[in-house]
Amino acid sequence: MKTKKSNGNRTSAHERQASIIATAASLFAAKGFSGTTTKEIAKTAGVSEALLFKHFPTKRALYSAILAEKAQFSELLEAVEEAAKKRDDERLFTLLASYRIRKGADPTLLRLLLFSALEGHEMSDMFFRRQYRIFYDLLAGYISRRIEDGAFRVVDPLLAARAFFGVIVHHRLLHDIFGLPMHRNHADTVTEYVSLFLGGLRATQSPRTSAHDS
Amino acid sequence: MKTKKSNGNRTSAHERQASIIATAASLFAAKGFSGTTTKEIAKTAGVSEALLFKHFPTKRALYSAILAEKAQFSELLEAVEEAAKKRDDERLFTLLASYRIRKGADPTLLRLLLFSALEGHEMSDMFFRRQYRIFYDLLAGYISRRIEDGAFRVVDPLLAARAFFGVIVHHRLLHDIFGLPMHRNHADTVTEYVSLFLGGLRATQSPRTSAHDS
DNA sequence: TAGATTGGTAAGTAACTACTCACTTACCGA
DNA sequence: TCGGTAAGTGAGTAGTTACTTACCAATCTA
Repeated sequence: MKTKKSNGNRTSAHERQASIIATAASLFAAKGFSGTTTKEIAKTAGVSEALLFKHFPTKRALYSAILAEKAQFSELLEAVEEAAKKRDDERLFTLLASYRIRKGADPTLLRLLLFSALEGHEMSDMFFRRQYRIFYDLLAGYISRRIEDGAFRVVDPLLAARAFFGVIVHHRLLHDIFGLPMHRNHADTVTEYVSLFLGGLRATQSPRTSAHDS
Repeated sequence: MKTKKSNGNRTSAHERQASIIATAASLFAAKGFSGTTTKEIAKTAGVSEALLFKHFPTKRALYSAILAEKAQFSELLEAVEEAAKKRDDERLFTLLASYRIRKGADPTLLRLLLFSALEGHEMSDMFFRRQYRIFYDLLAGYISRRIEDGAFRVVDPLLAARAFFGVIVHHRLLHDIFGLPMHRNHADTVTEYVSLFLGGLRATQSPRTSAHDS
């Protein structure tokens, strides 16, 4: 006799795995690791729980797979390094800011990052390193060079870099996590943040080397 | 005849309630709402689960009680308003920054705030409003006035205020949530952040000597 | 076409979850 | 001293959780 439901369409293991990861990622992002049940993931992905456990031995392994996938960072890095080579301050800061503050930016990434850090997942550190830390270590290096150039005031480069990322991350926090409405559009917001920040960094108009303090 | 374990010490309802709240708060801050079990709370507080449910009808009610308690804000507000009246920029910004970035600052507050926002608790919004929003609405108002004074450049006051809080909140995020070590001590960090930020805000570089630091 | 392999599931299970109930014990005022 | 009340608990319960088992059905391959 014939089966009652199947029409013969079977998905490849690879496709199914990807679909499970995508589904689970959005659920974990919305409700955290312990707030999400495997039953819920399976149902949303349209498969049985048993199949889910055939692809990932434990719920935690599935979570790790998601974090590992999301930790893959993008083409942003080379664009930033390009701008850094040219000493194009505006472009570099705008690039960094508008990568996070833009129209189609994925809100699940920040939620996943925060949940994983708060819940103390072991992959959290790697995720954070790949997604954020790399960029402000890079920015700190750039600021340091620009201070040597005499273009920026003498500040602590690492603190300055963190300060700039703070502005951006906090903006995402307010809008993606706390649900505040946008005050200005994305481009204006970025421009304002960058100009505020560069204003605080730039040396006084007369580009002289500050000799009063080393 | 005597009981085998009790020595007669019974705690008043009020004291017990406070002790349960304190215990539960640190657990919720560490592991989130759904990551914490009532059994665990009871055990850590040294009482039975049954007693816990006599004080709080549901786990969620206990959580709400904690958020409501933590939403009580401090004496900071009047000190800030005092500095605002005097147009003392340095003091106002330093006050705001060093309230969060200081030696004994409570790390559980931010964790609770983030967890409650991420997990979508209904009290989260009130908590956020009382703990944070109030201050940057206040700061935005101050910046707005200082622009009218001609002391600050013409910037979007709300964005500028959020930017400043971004720097501070991000600092706490890095240290309390992501576990990064302190790069400089608290006071130096605050000074650097404030000077960076005021540098970006101030209208004209008046020939002020930087000889007034303590 | 036999048989192995792979995609897929219904129906479990043991442990855990928030929450309850029936009950005991300490304390205090009259 | 005595009874009412408040503090406190052991032992549940119904539902849920992460994970398993035993099995079925497509598809591929020799």
